[in-house]
Amino acid sequence: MTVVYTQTDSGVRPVAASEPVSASERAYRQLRVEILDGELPSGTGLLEVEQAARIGVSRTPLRAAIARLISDGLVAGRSGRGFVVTEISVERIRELYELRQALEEQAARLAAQRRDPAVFLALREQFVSAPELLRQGEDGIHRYYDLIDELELAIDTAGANPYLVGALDAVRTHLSRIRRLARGNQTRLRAAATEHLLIIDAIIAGDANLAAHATHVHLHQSLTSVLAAIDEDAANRAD
Amino acid sequence: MTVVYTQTDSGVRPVAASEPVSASERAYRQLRVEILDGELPSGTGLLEVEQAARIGVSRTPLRAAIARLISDGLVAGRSGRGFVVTEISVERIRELYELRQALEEQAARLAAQRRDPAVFLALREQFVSAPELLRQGEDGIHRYYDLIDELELAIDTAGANPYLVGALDAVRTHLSRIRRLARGNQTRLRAAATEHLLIIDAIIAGDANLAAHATHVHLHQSLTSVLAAIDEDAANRAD
DNA sequence: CGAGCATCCTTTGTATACAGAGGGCTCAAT
DNA sequence: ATTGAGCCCTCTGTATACAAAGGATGCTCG
Repeated sequence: MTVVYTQTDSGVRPVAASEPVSASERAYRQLRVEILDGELPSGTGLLEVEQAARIGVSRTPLRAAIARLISDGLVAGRSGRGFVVTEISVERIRELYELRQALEEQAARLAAQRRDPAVFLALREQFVSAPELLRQGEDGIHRYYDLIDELELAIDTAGANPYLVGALDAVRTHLSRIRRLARGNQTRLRAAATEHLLIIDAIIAGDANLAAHATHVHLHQSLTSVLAAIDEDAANRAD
Repeated sequence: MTVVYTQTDSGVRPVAASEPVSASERAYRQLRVEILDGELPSGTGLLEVEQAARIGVSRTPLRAAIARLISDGLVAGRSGRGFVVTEISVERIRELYELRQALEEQAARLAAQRRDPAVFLALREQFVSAPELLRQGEDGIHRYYDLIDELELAIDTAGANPYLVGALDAVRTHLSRIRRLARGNQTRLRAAATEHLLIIDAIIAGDANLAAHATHVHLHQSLTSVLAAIDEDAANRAD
């Protein structure tokens, strides 16, 4: 089944933004989100014709989308048997964090050297009141994650290094695949807020080494928490 | 970032050709080499039809090649006016080295922790005799660069982190575009050999911190040398 | 003479038809 | 019953035809 040619695809998605994005872009975004959200779990086989029909584009833009996903490391090619969503094992998570350590520490260093204090002072206030946010249920947790995104954006912007930001984006893409597991652990989130405050203070103070070390500690704790969540998850599945 | 697995690559493939590679792969490799070697300088405009005709493939595989080059950061898309080979300014080089610092230091750390001493002891011997190599003219210099590649490969292998290796590969891709400038500076190469020896010794000793610091120093010197070479080059052009 | 607009042309974006490679399945022989 | 070979069928790789978008140019009107 094909949708023939889509004229001004008006209103299929809820928020959608109504921008006239290209078919390949649409396919890329949809597949990416589906992989990241776990709707297409690790190991899922992708067939060009099948996916093209499902998304409603022809094979050409779909191929472009797959190519980008391969560059992202989210999909791998098989010989003559289509493509697969890449696996993400515990070992891979450890490796990912080794890379993340290097990148985030450098980003924190650069941010401490080049930051606009006003930006981080404003962020500081928000993180101080983060524990209150966490008492507001699911919605508060969502807003807390948004806050973390803002911090990361502020650090990236202050660092002003496109190459570093690009590498970090790649890492964060993979992280978001596993973040669902540890999501919503109140105790951990409260501790994380404290650690983030430490990082912010170091950046405000312009203390690059402290910012790097605080980041190191934070990521160590984060990894520990993630691994524990996975163990717990595995134990629950075994029951 | 790419890679992940695919370790069938046995050997460095000296000539490699005559494999039945796909048209898109051919187009990608050719364009990549041409950009890296400077045959297609920064700012060169690329037109699909034109390049497809030149390389001898149709537009479809060429588009795939361009897409990969965009992922690599070697090419950028223009709105309705084709594609361009990306510019590589002094500022970009500084930024690239900031990322490289983070990655190579981490790689050195991991290598020191996980290395097989025998591999690095063998490399050590070769680097001890590197100064002799440099007296043998252009051919010796070429073998010296191969030696550096071997060291990088050994460090990557010891680190055993595909994500980190992938990020480093991306950085090295961009570096090779500017390496031509500083190539063949005997004084610098001799100093670099000493710095490499220090890194190797730290890895053999299993001293992660020393390996990281030695790498930091080495890259600092390397950047200084590269920037000086560029200044000199610019001065020569101005004459 | 200048500015705004319409048109054309160039170049990318998309669809589809065709070719080739690779694996799985079946059938037969031992 | 098991194993081997050969065929078939599926799926990707490639080529080409068509559509649409964006910019440059020239024309006209003020």
